[in-house]
Amino acid sequence: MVDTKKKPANPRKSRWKQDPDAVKADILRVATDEFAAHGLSGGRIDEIAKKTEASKRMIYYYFGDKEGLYQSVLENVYSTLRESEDALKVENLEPVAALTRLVEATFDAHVNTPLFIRLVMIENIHNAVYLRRSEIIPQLNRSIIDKLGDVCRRGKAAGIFRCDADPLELHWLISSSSFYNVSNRATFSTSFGDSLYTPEGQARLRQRVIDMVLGLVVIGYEPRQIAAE
Amino acid sequence: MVDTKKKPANPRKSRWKQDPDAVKADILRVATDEFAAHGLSGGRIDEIAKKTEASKRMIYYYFGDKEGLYQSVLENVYSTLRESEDALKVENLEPVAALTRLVEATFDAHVNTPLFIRLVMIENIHNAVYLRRSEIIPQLNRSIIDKLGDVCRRGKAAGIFRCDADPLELHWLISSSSFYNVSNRATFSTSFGDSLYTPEGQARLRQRVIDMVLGLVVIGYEPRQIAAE
DNA sequence: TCTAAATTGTACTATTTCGTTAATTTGTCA
DNA sequence: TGACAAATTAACGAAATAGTACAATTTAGA
Repeated sequence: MVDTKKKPANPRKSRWKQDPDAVKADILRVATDEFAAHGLSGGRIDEIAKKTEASKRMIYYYFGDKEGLYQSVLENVYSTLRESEDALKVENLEPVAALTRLVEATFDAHVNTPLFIRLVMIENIHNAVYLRRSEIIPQLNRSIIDKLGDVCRRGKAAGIFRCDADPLELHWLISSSSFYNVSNRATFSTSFGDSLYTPEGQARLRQRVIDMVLGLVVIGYEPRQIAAE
Repeated sequence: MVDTKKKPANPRKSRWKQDPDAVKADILRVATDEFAAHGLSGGRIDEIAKKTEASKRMIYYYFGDKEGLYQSVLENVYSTLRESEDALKVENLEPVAALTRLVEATFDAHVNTPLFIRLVMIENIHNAVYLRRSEIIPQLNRSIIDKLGDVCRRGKAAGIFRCDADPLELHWLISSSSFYNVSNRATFSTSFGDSLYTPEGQARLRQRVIDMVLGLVVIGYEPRQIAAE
């Protein structure tokens, strides 16, 4: 029993300040980890309460119930990703370079946001009911389609892109490889070894995805040769 | 109290035969649905017990515990998929046709086995620990790689495939699109509408995947033109 | 037919886990 | 300053859920 007042071990708990936004943000941060790790049904409110500065009651105070918290987590990570997509500028690159850049950026972004990937996987297990319920999400994600649409337009105008190139299809194709690369790493490695998940393997796959997309869109494109290992 | 002996409502329950395999199979069937729908932590043993012919006691009698049951479900669906892969024969097709057929078959197989897809998603959420723990799985899944390897060898020998075509990479590329198509349908549709999930949209995507793979492998391949909608 | 082994049903327990009740502390404004 | 609303805590309640004890029933084989 020392220093009960002068030097509290935890400032928030012994002599807390009112700071709702910080409390909410802290809960969200911990909850994101928990739900990403164990899913909605596997995630434990008590575990989140233990790891956050705030108490369990505060979770219910601010987020209503477990589902409300999960939905907030989902909206939060989607919003964050949108911002990073918005930050990507390719207007000044010529069409082939711009498309290449978009593929690279998408591939890398997925690798760098494993928590987001896991939450999307989990949300798909739930048939996207929480995503649909959200009001802020629908108009999200437009930005990447707009960028692809602009690049396609310019490429067609320059006579170097096929005229049937479709932005939405392209986004789907690019996303599918980029997403799967992260989402199914565990089972793929277990079944087939991790040769594609070494740094060299990842670099090769990344180049393959670029080649596939360009091969589909750019007239007369020939994939770059990759040295057989 | 009628007909206590002559006409039992349920033959198994009132006058059962010793038929462990049938009981196990029935439990597995119900458990597959339950775990695929709600995941490992979300799946309910009581729910499975309610839907199966057998009693809850039998689940523990045969499978030990919840995790043992989940693992059996996983091994069962993986084995089933392997069998369907083995059944696919492309040795008699020329290389381009054979590769096309493999892509088509993979794409369609994924569409037709949504329960398997969901269980793989769930297993990835669990970092594949149950798949790794399994003894029957590792040597599974070789068959598809062998088939792709054979096609690649023949294509290269005929001088029509690029020499850097790699079976494992190809399988990854083909699987990624095919898997994502099913696994992320819910969130993708929510974000971008379901134009890619109409019958026509699916046919277009399927053709795109074929074109991408052939474009990567076949020397001088030009994608087929798809009429803009 | 008799007996041991296999199989099943009932009822129960211990624990986990979501969510709440009621009281305490803090900030603010009259 | 003091009253009042907002923020926060600790302890508790109720339902759900995995797993079990044990007796009862059925089968298969000597």
